[in-house]
Amino acid sequence: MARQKIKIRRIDNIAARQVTFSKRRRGLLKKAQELAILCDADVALIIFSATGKLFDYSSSSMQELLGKYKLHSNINNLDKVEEPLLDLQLHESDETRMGKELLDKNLELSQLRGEDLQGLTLEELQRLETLLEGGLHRVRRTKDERITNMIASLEQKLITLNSNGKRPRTSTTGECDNMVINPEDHGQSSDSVICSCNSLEDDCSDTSLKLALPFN
Amino acid sequence: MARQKIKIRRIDNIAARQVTFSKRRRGLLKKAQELAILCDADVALIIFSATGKLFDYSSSSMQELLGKYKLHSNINNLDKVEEPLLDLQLHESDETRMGKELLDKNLELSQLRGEDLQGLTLEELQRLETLLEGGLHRVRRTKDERITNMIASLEQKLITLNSNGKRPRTSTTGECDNMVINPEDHGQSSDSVICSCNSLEDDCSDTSLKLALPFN
DNA sequence: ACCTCTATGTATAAAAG
DNA sequence: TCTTTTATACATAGAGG
Repeated sequence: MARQKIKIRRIDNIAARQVTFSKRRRGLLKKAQELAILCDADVALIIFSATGKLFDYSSSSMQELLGKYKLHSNINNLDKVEEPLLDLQLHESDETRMGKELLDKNLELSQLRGEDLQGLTLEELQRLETLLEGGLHRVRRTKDERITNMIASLEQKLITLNSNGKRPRTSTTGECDNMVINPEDHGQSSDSVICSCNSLEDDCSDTSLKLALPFN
Repeated sequence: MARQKIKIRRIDNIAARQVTFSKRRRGLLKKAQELAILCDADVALIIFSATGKLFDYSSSSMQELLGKYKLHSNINNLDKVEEPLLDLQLHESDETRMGKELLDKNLELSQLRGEDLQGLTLEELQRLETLLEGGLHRVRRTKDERITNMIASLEQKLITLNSNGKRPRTSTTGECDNMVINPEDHGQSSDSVICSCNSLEDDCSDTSLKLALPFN
Protein backbone atom coordinates (compact mmCIF):
# COMPACT_ATOMS: atom_id res chain seq x y z
CA MET A 1 0.00 0.00 0.00
CA ALA A 2 2.66 2.51 0.37
CA ARG A 3 6.24 2.31 -0.64
CA GLN A 4 5.44 -1.11 -1.91
CA LYS A 5 2.54 -3.39 -2.43
CA ILE A 6 2.43 -6.31 -0.05
CA LYS A 7 1.24 -9.82 -0.57
CA ILE A 8 -1.47 -11.06 1.71
CA ARG A 9 0.50 -13.69 3.50
CA ARG A 10 1.73 -13.96 7.05
CA ILE A 11 4.31 -11.30 7.83
CA ASP A 12 7.40 -13.15 8.98
CA ASN A 13 9.18 -10.33 10.75
CA ILE A 14 7.67 -10.23 14.19
CA ALA A 15 8.15 -6.54 14.81
CA ALA A 16 6.72 -5.60 11.45
CA ARG A 17 3.81 -7.95 12.05
CA GLN A 18 3.09 -6.30 15.35
CA VAL A 19 3.18 -2.83 13.83
CA THR A 20 0.92 -3.86 11.00
CA PHE A 21 -1.41 -5.50 13.48
CA SER A 22 -1.76 -2.28 15.44
CA LYS A 23 -2.42 -0.19 12.37
CA ARG A 24 -4.80 -2.53 10.63
CA ARG A 25 -6.62 -3.39 13.82
CA ARG A 26 -7.43 0.25 14.34
CA GLY A 27 -8.47 0.63 10.75
CA LEU A 28 -10.70 -2.39 10.90
CA LEU A 29 -12.36 -1.31 14.13
CA LYS A 30 -12.97 2.12 12.66
CA LYS A 31 -14.49 0.72 9.51
CA ALA A 32 -16.67 -1.67 11.45
CA GLN A 33 -18.03 1.25 13.39
CA GLU A 34 -18.54 3.32 10.26
CA LEU A 35 -20.45 0.52 8.60
CA ALA A 36 -22.70 0.19 11.63
CA ILE A 37 -23.43 3.91 11.72
CA LEU A 38 -23.71 4.62 8.01
CA CYS A 39 -25.84 1.64 7.18
CA ASP A 40 -27.72 1.16 10.40
CA ALA A 41 -26.26 -2.32 10.71
CA ASP A 42 -25.44 -4.32 13.77
CA VAL A 43 -21.78 -5.21 13.76
CA ALA A 44 -19.57 -7.23 16.07
CA LEU A 45 -15.86 -7.61 15.62
CA ILE A 46 -13.65 -9.81 17.75
CA ILE A 47 -9.91 -9.90 17.30
CA PHE A 48 -7.37 -12.02 19.13
CA SER A 49 -3.78 -11.08 18.49
CA ALA A 50 -1.27 -13.84 17.88
CA THR A 51 -0.31 -13.43 21.52
CA GLY A 52 -3.86 -13.93 22.70
CA LYS A 53 -4.78 -10.37 23.49
CA LEU A 54 -8.41 -9.49 22.88
CA PHE A 55 -9.78 -6.49 21.02
CA ASP A 56 -13.41 -6.13 20.22
CA TYR A 57 -16.11 -3.82 19.00
CA SER A 58 -19.82 -4.11 18.99
CA SER A 59 -22.26 -1.58 17.64
CA SER A 60 -24.73 -2.63 20.30
CA SER A 61 -24.63 -5.04 23.20
CA MET A 62 -22.14 -7.74 22.37
CA GLN A 63 -24.13 -10.16 24.43
CA GLU A 64 -27.36 -9.53 22.58
CA LEU A 65 -25.63 -9.53 19.26
CA LEU A 66 -23.94 -12.85 19.89
CA GLY A 67 -27.21 -14.21 21.14
CA LYS A 68 -28.85 -13.14 17.91
CA TYR A 69 -25.99 -14.71 16.00
CA LYS A 70 -26.60 -18.00 17.72
CA LEU A 71 -30.15 -18.00 16.46
CA HIS A 72 -28.96 -17.59 12.89
CA SER A 73 -26.19 -20.11 13.10
CA ASN A 74 -25.98 -23.70 14.08
CA ILE A 75 -23.87 -22.98 17.07
CA ASN A 76 -25.78 -23.87 20.12
CA ASN A 77 -23.20 -24.39 22.76
CA LEU A 78 -20.11 -22.32 23.06
CA ASP A 79 -19.10 -24.46 25.98
CA LYS A 80 -18.20 -27.43 23.89
CA VAL A 81 -15.30 -28.29 26.10
CA GLU A 82 -17.20 -29.13 29.20
CA GLU A 83 -14.48 -30.79 31.18
CA PRO A 84 -15.63 -33.73 33.20
CA LEU A 85 -13.91 -32.11 36.17
CA LEU A 86 -12.27 -34.82 38.19
CA ASP A 87 -13.50 -33.09 41.24
CA LEU A 88 -12.09 -32.71 44.69
CA GLN A 89 -8.33 -32.24 44.69
CA LEU A 90 -8.42 -30.43 41.37
CA HIS A 91 -11.22 -28.28 42.57
CA GLU A 92 -9.48 -27.42 45.77
CA SER A 93 -6.22 -26.39 44.13
CA ASP A 94 -8.03 -24.44 41.48
CA GLU A 95 -9.89 -22.49 44.05
CA THR A 96 -6.88 -21.57 46.12
CA ARG A 97 -4.89 -20.70 43.03
CA MET A 98 -7.65 -18.41 41.94
CA GLY A 99 -7.83 -16.91 45.38
CA LYS A 100 -4.14 -16.10 45.27
CA GLU A 101 -4.45 -14.60 41.86
CA LEU A 102 -7.28 -12.46 43.14
CA LEU A 103 -5.15 -11.21 45.99
CA ASP A 104 -2.40 -10.36 43.54
CA LYS A 105 -4.74 -8.47 41.32
CA ASN A 106 -6.17 -6.60 44.24
CA LEU A 107 -2.71 -5.55 45.41
CA GLU A 108 -1.81 -4.45 41.91
CA LEU A 109 -5.00 -2.44 41.68
CA SER A 110 -4.43 -0.64 44.96
CA GLN A 111 -0.88 0.14 44.00
CA LEU A 112 -2.08 1.65 40.77
CA ARG A 113 -4.39 3.76 42.90
CA GLY A 114 -1.35 4.86 44.85
CA GLU A 115 -1.95 2.78 47.97
CA ASP A 116 0.29 0.26 49.69
CA LEU A 117 3.41 1.66 48.12
CA GLN A 118 5.68 1.31 51.13
CA GLY A 119 7.02 -2.10 50.26
CA LEU A 120 8.10 -1.14 46.76
CA THR A 121 11.61 -0.45 45.63
CA LEU A 122 12.50 2.68 43.75
CA GLU A 123 12.62 0.76 40.50
CA GLU A 124 9.17 -0.61 41.14
CA LEU A 125 7.87 2.86 41.87
CA GLN A 126 9.47 4.04 38.69
CA ARG A 127 7.80 1.25 36.74
CA LEU A 128 4.48 2.10 38.35
CA GLU A 129 4.87 5.74 37.44
CA THR A 130 5.61 4.93 33.83
CA LEU A 131 2.67 2.56 33.70
CA LEU A 132 0.35 5.18 35.11
CA GLU A 133 1.63 7.85 32.77
CA GLY A 134 0.99 5.59 29.83
CA GLY A 135 -2.46 4.63 31.05
CA LEU A 136 -3.38 8.23 31.71
CA HIS A 137 -2.19 9.20 28.29
CA ARG A 138 -4.25 6.54 26.58
CA VAL A 139 -7.32 7.27 28.65
CA ARG A 140 -7.07 10.92 27.74
CA ARG A 141 -6.58 10.16 24.09
CA THR A 142 -9.65 7.95 24.07
CA LYS A 143 -11.65 10.58 25.89
CA ASP A 144 -10.54 13.24 23.44
CA GLU A 145 -11.57 11.13 20.50
CA ARG A 146 -14.93 10.61 22.12
CA ILE A 147 -15.35 14.31 22.74
CA THR A 148 -14.27 15.23 19.26
CA ASN A 149 -16.89 12.90 17.87
CA MET A 150 -19.50 14.32 20.17
CA ILE A 151 -18.72 17.86 19.18
CA ALA A 152 -18.87 16.99 15.51
CA SER A 153 -22.15 15.22 16.04
CA LEU A 154 -23.49 18.09 18.10
CA GLU A 155 -22.60 20.59 15.43
CA GLN A 156 -24.22 18.44 12.83
CA LYS A 157 -27.39 18.28 14.87
CA LEU A 158 -27.46 21.99 15.44
CA ILE A 159 -27.03 22.59 11.74
CA THR A 160 -29.86 20.20 10.97
CA LEU A 161 -31.96 21.80 13.64
CA ASN A 162 -31.38 25.26 12.27
CA SER A 163 -31.95 24.41 8.66
CA ASN A 164 -35.03 22.32 9.34
CA GLY A 165 -36.51 24.52 11.99
CA LYS A 166 -37.53 21.40 13.83
CA ARG A 167 -36.14 18.65 15.99
CA PRO A 168 -34.14 15.93 14.32
CA ARG A 169 -35.01 12.33 14.93
CA THR A 170 -33.33 10.52 17.72
CA SER A 171 -29.69 10.14 16.88
CA THR A 172 -28.63 7.08 15.04
CA THR A 173 -25.01 8.01 14.85
CA GLY A 174 -24.24 5.86 17.81
CA GLU A 175 -21.93 8.54 19.09
CA CYS A 176 -24.24 10.80 20.88
CA ASP A 177 -27.29 8.89 21.84
CA ASN A 178 -26.90 9.99 25.39
CA MET A 179 -26.73 13.65 24.59
CA VAL A 180 -29.91 15.59 24.78
CA ILE A 181 -30.42 18.17 22.10
CA ASN A 182 -33.79 19.40 23.09
CA PRO A 183 -34.61 23.09 22.98
CA GLU A 184 -37.11 22.69 25.76
CA ASP A 185 -34.87 21.31 28.39
CA HIS A 186 -31.26 21.36 27.40
CA GLY A 187 -28.96 23.25 29.65
CA GLN A 188 -30.93 22.34 32.70
CA SER A 189 -29.03 19.21 33.44
CA SER A 190 -27.29 19.64 36.75
CA ASP A 191 -24.63 17.18 35.86
CA SER A 192 -21.73 18.03 33.70
CA VAL A 193 -18.43 16.50 32.95
CA ILE A 194 -15.25 18.46 32.82
CA CYS A 195 -13.29 17.37 29.85
CA SER A 196 -9.67 18.13 29.40
CA CYS A 197 -8.62 17.68 25.84
CA ASN A 198 -4.93 17.30 26.05
CA SER A 199 -3.98 13.87 24.99
CA LEU A 200 -2.12 15.02 21.96
CA GLU A 201 0.25 16.96 24.11
CA ASP A 202 2.19 15.37 26.83
CA ASP A 203 0.24 14.92 30.01
CA CYS A 204 1.87 18.01 31.39
CA SER A 205 0.63 20.56 28.92
CA ASP A 206 -1.92 22.71 30.56
CA THR A 207 -2.78 24.35 27.34
CA SER A 208 -5.56 21.82 27.42
CA LEU A 209 -8.93 22.77 26.13
CA LYS A 210 -11.39 22.67 28.98
CA LEU A 211 -14.97 21.97 28.23
CA ALA A 212 -18.03 21.46 30.30
CA LEU A 213 -20.50 19.49 28.32
CA PRO A 214 -24.04 19.20 29.54
CA PHE A 215 -24.56 15.58 30.12
CA ASN A 216 -27.23 13.15 31.06
CA MET B 1 -15.20 8.47 -0.88
CA ALA B 2 -14.95 9.95 -4.12
CA ARG B 3 -16.70 12.86 -5.59
CA GLN B 4 -17.39 14.04 -2.12
CA LYS B 5 -16.45 13.41 1.44
CA ILE B 6 -19.21 11.97 3.55
CA LYS B 7 -20.00 12.43 7.21
CA ILE B 8 -20.20 9.33 9.30
CA ARG B 9 -23.87 9.44 10.11
CA ARG B 10 -26.76 7.27 9.07
CA ILE B 11 -27.41 7.48 5.36
CA ASP B 12 -31.00 8.58 5.01
CA ASN B 13 -31.59 7.54 1.44
CA ILE B 14 -32.48 3.88 1.62
CA ALA B 15 -31.12 2.94 -1.78
CA ALA B 16 -27.87 4.71 -1.20
CA ARG B 17 -27.61 3.10 2.21
CA GLN B 18 -28.07 -0.31 0.69
CA VAL B 19 -25.41 0.31 -1.92
CA THR B 20 -22.98 1.58 0.62
CA PHE B 21 -23.73 -1.38 2.84
CA SER B 22 -22.85 -3.80 0.07
CA LYS B 23 -19.63 -2.08 -0.77
CA ARG B 24 -18.42 -1.48 2.74
CA ARG B 25 -19.47 -4.89 3.94
CA ARG B 26 -17.30 -6.50 1.32
CA GLY B 27 -14.44 -4.17 2.13
CA LEU B 28 -14.72 -4.89 5.82
CA LEU B 29 -14.83 -8.65 5.35
CA LYS B 30 -11.81 -8.46 3.10
CA LYS B 31 -9.86 -6.39 5.58
CA ALA B 32 -10.81 -8.68 8.43
CA GLN B 33 -9.41 -11.59 6.48
CA GLU B 34 -6.28 -9.70 5.57
CA LEU B 35 -5.64 -8.83 9.19
CA ALA B 36 -6.03 -12.46 10.19
CA ILE B 37 -3.62 -13.67 7.55
CA LEU B 38 -1.03 -10.93 7.69
CA CYS B 39 -0.82 -10.78 11.45
CA ASP B 40 -1.63 -14.32 12.39
CA ALA B 41 -4.60 -13.09 14.38
CA ASP B 42 -7.89 -14.75 15.09
CA VAL B 43 -10.71 -12.61 13.80
CA ALA B 44 -14.47 -12.91 13.87
CA LEU B 45 -16.81 -10.47 12.20
CA ILE B 46 -20.56 -10.59 12.44
CA ILE B 47 -22.76 -8.21 10.51
CA PHE B 48 -26.51 -7.91 10.57
CA SER B 49 -27.96 -5.65 7.93
CA ALA B 50 -30.70 -3.24 8.92
CA THR B 51 -33.12 -5.78 7.46
CA GLY B 52 -31.77 -8.56 9.64
CA LYS B 53 -29.69 -10.42 7.09
CA LEU B 54 -26.59 -12.05 8.49
CA PHE B 55 -23.07 -11.87 7.08
CA ASP B 56 -20.12 -13.25 8.93
CA TYR B 57 -16.50 -14.15 8.71
CA SER B 58 -14.23 -16.06 11.00
CA SER B 59 -10.57 -16.77 10.48
CA SER B 60 -10.98 -20.07 12.30
CA SER B 61 -13.92 -21.89 13.77
CA MET B 62 -16.50 -19.34 14.77
CA GLN B 63 -17.61 -21.61 17.53
CA GLU B 64 -14.17 -21.91 19.08
CA LEU B 65 -13.51 -18.27 18.64
CA LEU B 66 -16.71 -17.22 20.35
CA GLY B 67 -15.97 -19.73 23.07
CA LYS B 68 -12.60 -18.13 23.58
CA TYR B 69 -14.25 -14.74 23.59
CA LYS B 70 -16.50 -15.81 26.40
CA LEU B 71 -13.49 -16.58 28.54
CA HIS B 72 -12.10 -13.10 28.06
CA SER B 73 -15.31 -11.25 28.53
CA ASN B 74 -17.82 -11.14 31.28
CA ILE B 75 -20.45 -12.62 29.08
CA ASN B 76 -21.23 -15.98 30.47
CA ASN B 77 -24.68 -16.62 29.23
CA LEU B 78 -25.70 -15.96 25.73
CA ASP B 79 -28.89 -17.74 26.54
CA LYS B 80 -31.40 -16.28 28.86
CA VAL B 81 -31.58 -19.68 30.46
CA GLU B 82 -28.16 -21.01 31.17
CA GLU B 83 -28.50 -24.69 31.86
CA PRO B 84 -27.41 -25.50 35.39
CA LEU B 85 -24.94 -27.91 33.83
CA LEU B 86 -25.77 -31.08 35.64
CA ASP B 87 -22.90 -30.07 37.88
CA LEU B 88 -23.10 -29.53 41.57
CA GLN B 89 -24.23 -26.11 42.58
CA LEU B 90 -21.32 -25.73 44.97
CA HIS B 91 -18.91 -25.70 42.10
CA GLU B 92 -20.88 -23.20 40.16
CA SER B 93 -21.34 -20.78 42.99
CA ASP B 94 -17.80 -20.76 44.32
CA GLU B 95 -15.38 -21.18 41.50
CA THR B 96 -17.20 -19.24 38.86
CA ARG B 97 -17.88 -16.40 41.23
CA MET B 98 -14.17 -16.15 41.87
CA GLY B 99 -13.47 -16.50 38.21
CA LYS B 100 -15.79 -13.63 37.49
CA GLU B 101 -14.17 -11.50 40.11
CA LEU B 102 -10.80 -12.26 38.55
CA LEU B 103 -12.08 -11.29 35.14
CA ASP B 104 -13.39 -8.08 36.61
CA LYS B 105 -10.07 -7.29 38.20
CA ASN B 106 -8.25 -8.09 35.01
CA LEU B 107 -10.51 -5.80 33.05
CA GLU B 108 -10.03 -3.05 35.59
CA LEU B 109 -6.27 -3.49 35.43
CA SER B 110 -6.12 -3.31 31.68
CA GLN B 111 -8.32 -0.25 31.68
CA LEU B 112 -5.98 1.42 34.13
CA ARG B 113 -3.23 0.58 31.70
CA GLY B 114 -5.26 2.32 29.04
CA GLU B 115 -6.43 -0.75 27.17
CA ASP B 116 -9.90 -1.92 26.25
CA LEU B 117 -11.37 1.53 26.65
CA GLN B 118 -13.77 1.32 23.74
CA GLY B 119 -16.76 0.25 25.74
CA LEU B 120 -16.55 2.99 28.34
CA THR B 121 -18.76 6.01 28.52
CA LEU B 122 -17.36 9.49 28.78
CA GLU B 123 -18.15 9.60 32.47
CA GLU B 124 -16.32 6.35 33.02
CA LEU B 125 -13.33 7.64 31.14
CA GLN B 126 -13.44 10.75 33.26
CA ARG B 127 -13.48 8.68 36.42
CA LEU B 128 -10.60 6.60 35.15
CA GLU B 129 -8.60 9.71 34.37
CA THR B 130 -9.14 11.11 37.83
CA LEU B 131 -8.20 7.81 39.41
CA LEU B 132 -5.01 7.62 37.37
CA GLU B 133 -4.11 11.20 38.16
CA GLY B 134 -4.50 10.48 41.85
CA GLY B 135 -2.52 7.29 41.66
CA LEU B 136 0.23 8.92 39.67
CA HIS B 137 0.39 11.75 42.14
CA ARG B 138 0.72 9.39 45.11
CA VAL B 139 3.28 7.21 43.39
CA ARG B 140 5.37 10.25 42.58
CA ARG B 141 5.10 11.54 46.11
CA THR B 142 6.24 8.20 47.49
CA LYS B 143 9.08 8.04 45.02
CA ASP B 144 10.18 11.54 45.90
CA GLU B 145 10.23 10.73 49.60
CA ARG B 146 12.30 7.70 48.85
CA ILE B 147 14.73 9.70 46.76
CA THR B 148 14.97 12.49 49.29
CA ASN B 149 15.83 9.97 51.96
CA MET B 150 18.38 8.35 49.73
CA ILE B 151 20.06 11.62 48.98
CA ALA B 152 20.19 12.54 52.65
CA SER B 153 21.58 9.16 53.48
CA LEU B 154 24.10 9.38 50.68
CA GLU B 155 25.32 12.74 51.83
CA GLN B 156 25.60 11.47 55.36
CA LYS B 157 27.73 8.59 54.20
CA LEU B 158 29.98 10.79 52.14
CA ILE B 159 30.50 13.11 55.06
CA THR B 160 31.34 10.21 57.31
CA LEU B 161 33.62 8.80 54.68
CA ASN B 162 35.48 12.07 54.25
CA SER B 163 35.90 12.84 57.88
CA ASN B 164 36.93 9.33 58.88
CA GLY B 165 39.00 8.56 55.84
CA LYS B 166 37.54 5.12 55.80
CA ARG B 167 34.35 3.29 54.90
CA PRO B 168 31.42 3.58 57.22
CA ARG B 169 29.58 0.58 58.47
CA THR B 170 26.62 -0.63 56.57
CA SER B 171 23.91 1.95 56.67
CA THR B 172 21.52 1.80 59.55
CA THR B 173 19.02 4.25 58.15
CA GLY B 174 17.19 1.49 56.44
CA GLU B 175 16.69 3.65 53.42
CA CYS B 176 19.77 2.99 51.42
CA ASP B 177 20.86 -0.51 52.09
CA ASN B 178 20.77 -1.28 48.46
CA MET B 179 23.05 1.52 47.40
CA VAL B 180 26.71 0.74 47.01
CA ILE B 181 29.10 3.35 48.20
CA ASN B 182 32.29 1.64 47.27
CA PRO B 183 35.22 3.63 45.92
CA GLU B 184 36.50 0.64 44.02
CA ASP B 185 33.56 0.06 41.76
CA HIS B 186 31.04 2.83 41.93
CA GLY B 187 30.32 4.58 38.70
CA GLN B 188 30.74 1.43 36.73
CA SER B 189 27.19 0.35 37.09
CA SER B 190 25.56 0.47 33.70
CA ASP B 191 22.13 0.72 35.15
CA SER B 192 20.56 3.91 36.28
CA VAL B 193 17.10 5.10 37.07
CA ILE B 194 15.72 8.35 35.87
CA CYS B 195 13.85 10.01 38.66
CA SER B 196 11.43 12.82 38.20
CA CYS B 197 10.77 14.59 41.45
CA ASN B 198 7.61 16.47 40.99
CA SER B 199 5.04 15.10 43.30
CA LEU B 200 4.68 18.25 45.34
CA GLU B 201 3.41 20.12 42.36
CA ASP B 202 0.48 18.96 40.41
CA ASP B 203 1.31 16.22 37.98
CA CYS B 204 1.53 18.75 35.25
CA SER B 205 4.46 20.78 36.43
CA ASP B 206 7.45 20.09 34.33
CA THR B 207 9.67 22.02 36.58
CA SER B 208 10.44 18.59 37.92
CA LEU B 209 13.90 17.86 39.18
CA LYS B 210 15.46 15.22 37.00
CA LEU B 211 18.09 13.00 38.53
CA ALA B 212 20.01 10.06 37.29
CA LEU B 213 21.05 8.02 40.26
CA PRO B 214 23.47 5.19 39.82
CA PHE B 215 21.63 2.18 40.97
CA ASN B 216 22.05 -1.47 41.54
C1' DA C 1 5.31 0.33 22.02
C1' DC C 2 3.73 4.55 19.86
C1' DC C 3 4.21 8.85 17.01
C1' DT C 4 5.13 11.29 12.73
C1' DC C 5 5.80 11.65 7.87
C1' DT C 6 5.10 10.67 3.11
C1' DA C 7 4.44 8.04 -1.02
C1' DT C 8 1.50 4.97 -2.73
C1' DG C 9 -2.05 1.40 -2.81
C1' DT C 10 -6.95 0.74 -1.81
C1' DA C 11 -11.64 1.65 -0.94
C1' DT C 12 -15.44 3.82 -2.26
C1' DA C 13 -19.04 7.90 -3.51
C1' DA C 14 -21.35 9.18 -7.24
C1' DA C 15 -22.89 8.54 -11.80
C1' DA C 16 -24.16 5.84 -15.62
C1' DG C 17 -25.37 1.53 -17.90
C1' DT D 1 -29.40 -4.67 -7.42
C1' DC D 2 -25.02 -5.44 -9.79
C1' DT D 3 -21.23 -3.52 -12.81
C1' DT D 4 -18.16 -0.30 -14.43
C1' DT D 5 -16.00 4.01 -14.33
C1' DT D 6 -13.60 7.68 -12.32
C1' DA D 7 -12.20 11.02 -9.00
C1' DT D 8 -11.13 11.44 -4.54
C1' DA D 9 -10.66 10.18 0.27
C1' DC D 10 -8.59 7.09 3.21
C1' DA D 11 -5.42 3.48 4.87
C1' DT D 12 -1.12 2.06 5.48
C1' DA D 13 4.05 0.38 4.40
C1' DG D 14 8.26 1.81 5.38
C1' DA D 15 11.48 4.72 7.60
C1' DG D 16 12.97 7.46 11.47
C1' DG D 17 12.37 9.23 16.35
